[in-house]
Amino acid sequence: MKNDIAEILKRNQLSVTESRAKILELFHESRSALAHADIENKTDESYDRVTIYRTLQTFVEKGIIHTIPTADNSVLYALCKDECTQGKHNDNHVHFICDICGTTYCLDHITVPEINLPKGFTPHCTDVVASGICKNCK
Amino acid sequence: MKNDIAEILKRNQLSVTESRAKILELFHESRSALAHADIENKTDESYDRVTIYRTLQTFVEKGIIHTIPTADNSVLYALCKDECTQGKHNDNHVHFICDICGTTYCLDHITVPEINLPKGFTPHCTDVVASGICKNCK
DNA sequence: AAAATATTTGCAACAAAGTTGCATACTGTT
DNA sequence: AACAGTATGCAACTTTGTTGCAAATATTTT
Repeated sequence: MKNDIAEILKRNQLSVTESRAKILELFHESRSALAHADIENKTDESYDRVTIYRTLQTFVEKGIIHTIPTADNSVLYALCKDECTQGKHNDNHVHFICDICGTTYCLDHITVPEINLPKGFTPHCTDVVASGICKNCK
Repeated sequence: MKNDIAEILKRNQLSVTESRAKILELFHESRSALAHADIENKTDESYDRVTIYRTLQTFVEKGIIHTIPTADNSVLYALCKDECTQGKHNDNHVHFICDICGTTYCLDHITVPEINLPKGFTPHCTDVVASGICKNCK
């Protein structure tokens, strides 16, 4: 597992550092999306805030993780599907935010239906954010 | 028009003040969603930041405007459809963010298709955020 | 129409979130 | 093992959002 993580970093031309490996591992362990604060907590604040910001930014640029739109201000991150590469995100998928526990799920396997946009609008990426009650809270 | 604005405020049990009327007018004039900063600019900074924050919050609570989820941190607001009332938003509609000019459109008349969620997930509200090229930038 | 009451505004101070420059520490390479 | 290149942590700063309170404005009552 440790090796897998290092592999992913190398494949993306990133040097393998403790913080990057640890943060990437967190995403692989977690079934739900993570916020900056979650990462600070789950790493016992061993890394500087700035390092976490920069790591997340790097991962997004490399197509390893993506941001999830949320109605409240907060920024969430989740692993990308394999097809994402640097500069090209293919994250047309469905996100589900639980109103009760707040957990955000990235439902990769659910496909986003075709949306009929008005004339003149050309979509490039479509995100669906559903909220309600998740399987653990019902 | 001025009267219309005052009417809307009164209908929502809000006292009619200059800042509220002006901000609500801005939303009615604008075909696209507005951020806090847009409002500061369009009002020539005549109102305190705090007043704008509180006004937006009040409008959201009353069901006059709603927030739009965006992948980058920013918070956007747009007018609600008539069916929204205090505490109950019916904003299951499609938002479109232009990658070029950044304008965010609220496509009220486009309906959100049914999404097949996994077993155990009960949706309560579904937002679609499409991004791409808008009619003015193509 | 003026006084009384209730609400809103703006200021100041604060808290949280995110960014930048730079010296130090670490990683990968020769 | 030494070197070059990159990442990290610190400090300082900016931006964004919040709270308490006195002054100002809106609404209600007389």
